[in-house]
Amino acid sequence: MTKVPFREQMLRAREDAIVSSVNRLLAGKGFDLMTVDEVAADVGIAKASLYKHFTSKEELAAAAMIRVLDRALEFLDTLQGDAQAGPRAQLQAVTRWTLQVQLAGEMPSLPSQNSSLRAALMTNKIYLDRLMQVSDRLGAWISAAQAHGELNPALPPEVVLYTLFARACDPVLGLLKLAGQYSDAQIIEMLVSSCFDGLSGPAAR
Amino acid sequence: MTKVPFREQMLRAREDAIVSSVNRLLAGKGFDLMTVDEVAADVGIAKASLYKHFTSKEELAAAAMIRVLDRALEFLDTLQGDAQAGPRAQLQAVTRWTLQVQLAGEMPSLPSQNSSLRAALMTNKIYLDRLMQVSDRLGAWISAAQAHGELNPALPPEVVLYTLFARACDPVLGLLKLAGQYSDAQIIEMLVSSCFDGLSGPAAR
DNA sequence: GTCTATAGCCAGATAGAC
DNA sequence: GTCTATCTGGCTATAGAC
Repeated sequence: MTKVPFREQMLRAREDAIVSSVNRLLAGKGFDLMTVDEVAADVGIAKASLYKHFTSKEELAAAAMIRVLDRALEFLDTLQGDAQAGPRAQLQAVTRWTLQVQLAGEMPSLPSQNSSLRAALMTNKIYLDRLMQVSDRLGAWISAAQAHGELNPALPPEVVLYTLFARACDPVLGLLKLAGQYSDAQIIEMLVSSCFDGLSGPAAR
Repeated sequence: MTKVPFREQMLRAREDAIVSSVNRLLAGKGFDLMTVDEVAADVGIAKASLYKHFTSKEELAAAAMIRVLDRALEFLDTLQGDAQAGPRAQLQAVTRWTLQVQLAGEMPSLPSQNSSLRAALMTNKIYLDRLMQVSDRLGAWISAAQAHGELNPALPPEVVLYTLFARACDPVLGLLKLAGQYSDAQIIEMLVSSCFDGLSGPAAR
């Protein structure tokens, strides 16, 4: 049992508060539009203090991305438990989880296009490690699901993996939320359905 | 027959060149990362000259968005012709077209999140008019396809429409292109398949 | 480690000559 | 309408006192 000094606990707590703010702002406006001043104001500390914890805006964002991946890994662990549900059901559960995170305004948007963030992330070992872990575990389920005929074997596993990542930031969710006609649960089920069964739907055609 | 002065022809041609550059840059790096200086350099004129044609960066981007919508409308017209293909096939053809435009690096990314661009577009009558025209025509096909049982009737037409718009900017395409393992045609068919038939695939399950 | 104040830079927009 | 040169504001990052 390691004794953690009180000072360090406070440090961790503050850094956690910072990452939470970054995460929310990143989800709301994206990396480019988020300013370090906003983060500082949101946390309630001075901007210079932020730079004592994180050396750049990119590193700040990377910390948020890493935390999301860590939480995803935690969730994957809970799913590992009930293995009686097939791999397809597990993949759908992950998809539901990512959509819930997005609905909660806590899913930072992927650095889809050219961005200083993307370059920084590609040199961040911790981020790359977490990303690989998530990919590997999803990849195993994808292969299993295809072997069981639960997923289209004609699609390369890579394509399925990328698609699941992309759906975690699907702008359709934001549009439906904005329309205001559906409950959160309805939105999630419609998106999961359209992702796995397509726009054509599950019935024979 | 209206006589168009030579001067005006040159004006139009230059504005068209500007919009083309904006369109490409917008597709490549998005609104926030695109700079007016880049646009000017790409077109080969001074920045101040740009502002004689367009009064702001937002208006510049809006012109590019409008042109894409206009080209979409043209394409919809050509599809209207062969009506023997059902509405589902027509929707798939539109999807293929948007993916081809994206592959060509000419599909400006949607102003998904909060952005000064989004606010500007929402007050741009021409943009809104074109957007509504496209939506109406796709909406008619969607309803028809659902009535024929070619699309899942459980999904509100709105959801289908938003999904098709979102797929036009799907980051999965960029990732697959980056991987470099598949031909353009293969990428398009895989994406159309996963969009309409889902990750589960068209077979019974 | 926290703050205030500021350096340094870059991008959007404009002035004014031609 | 085109150009060069410049203004203006906002942003990242840092200096330096406490």
